[in-house]
Amino acid sequence: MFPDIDMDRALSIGALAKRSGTNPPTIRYYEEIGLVRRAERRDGGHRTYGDADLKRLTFIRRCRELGFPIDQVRSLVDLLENGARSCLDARDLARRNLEDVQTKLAELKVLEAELAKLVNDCDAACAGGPGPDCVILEDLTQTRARSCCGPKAA
Amino acid sequence: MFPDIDMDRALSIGALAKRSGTNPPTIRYYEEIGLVRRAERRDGGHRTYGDADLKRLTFIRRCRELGFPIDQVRSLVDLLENGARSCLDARDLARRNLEDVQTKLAELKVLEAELAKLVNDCDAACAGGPGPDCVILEDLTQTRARSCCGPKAA
DNA sequence: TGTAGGACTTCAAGTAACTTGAGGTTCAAG
DNA sequence: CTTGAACCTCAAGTTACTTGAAGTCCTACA
Repeated sequence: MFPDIDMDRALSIGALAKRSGTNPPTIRYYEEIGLVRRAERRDGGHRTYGDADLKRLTFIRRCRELGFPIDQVRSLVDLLENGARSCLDARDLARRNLEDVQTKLAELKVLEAELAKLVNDCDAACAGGPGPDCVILEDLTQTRARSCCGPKAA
Repeated sequence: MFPDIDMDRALSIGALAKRSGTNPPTIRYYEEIGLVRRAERRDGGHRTYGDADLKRLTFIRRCRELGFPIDQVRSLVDLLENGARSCLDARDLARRNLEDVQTKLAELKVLEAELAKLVNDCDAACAGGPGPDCVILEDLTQTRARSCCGPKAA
């Protein structure tokens, strides 16, 4: 599945990045802000990582993709590490995030409709002429849309 | 409709902000980056605005809400100002943005499903116990989900 | 074994798009 | 004329990284 990648420990930062779906600078950044532990080093100073690090970083990246801000990811990592708190904490975190995502979805749907209308109106009414009166521009000033792009002119 | 607001010129920055749906610092910021023209000042140094500014700022805010980055808004403002370029430019800009929004929508829908599943799984399987094996945490490391939160414990 | 060049190192600054804070001035109402 | 809200400027903070400079290390190939 990953033929080019060494399956056991001692991953370089580049290999870890590739396998976890991040970038080397991002990993260094996460180390700097304490989101991942300080990596062990080789003699030359290069960072080395093992499978546990890969798992952790994958977890973090997935959380980020799901829209959790770093602070919440920190809590989740914490939960994962010490396992001392209730599983319900994690569920509630996910639930709150789900609500956020649903809100964002609703907003985006409105935007989609508005943009689609804009494009559509212009397609219907414009003929490519110069556009001080273009519906798109006029619509966006929230005054009522008038004719688009003046009289048709190929 | 806006009983507390003076309908003609000489709006203060606060009044302009309120009517355009922005904040005073944001307006100053826009002035600083050259997105809006430098405001005229009263003797005391306070900025004053007129209806043209309100229209322009409303336009900008709407563009921002529609997800256009500042640079694109700048182009659109430009179009609005000199009206020299084709209306089709505006439409294409809107169209590209629409595509972005649709992509984002699709991604968010996937996220929504994933989060909903997470929450649901945990509701179904968790009993609130301490959670090193919680599905949420395990799912996110992309290993297969196992039992949630160990044996049920109130 | 030498070497070329790709990957790594650190540190600093840049990015987007504002927001927040400090410290001081001006305006409008009573 | 006073008081307090709103304004002013300038600087720094925010989020989550990315990019750049200048230098070191590692590995594969000849």
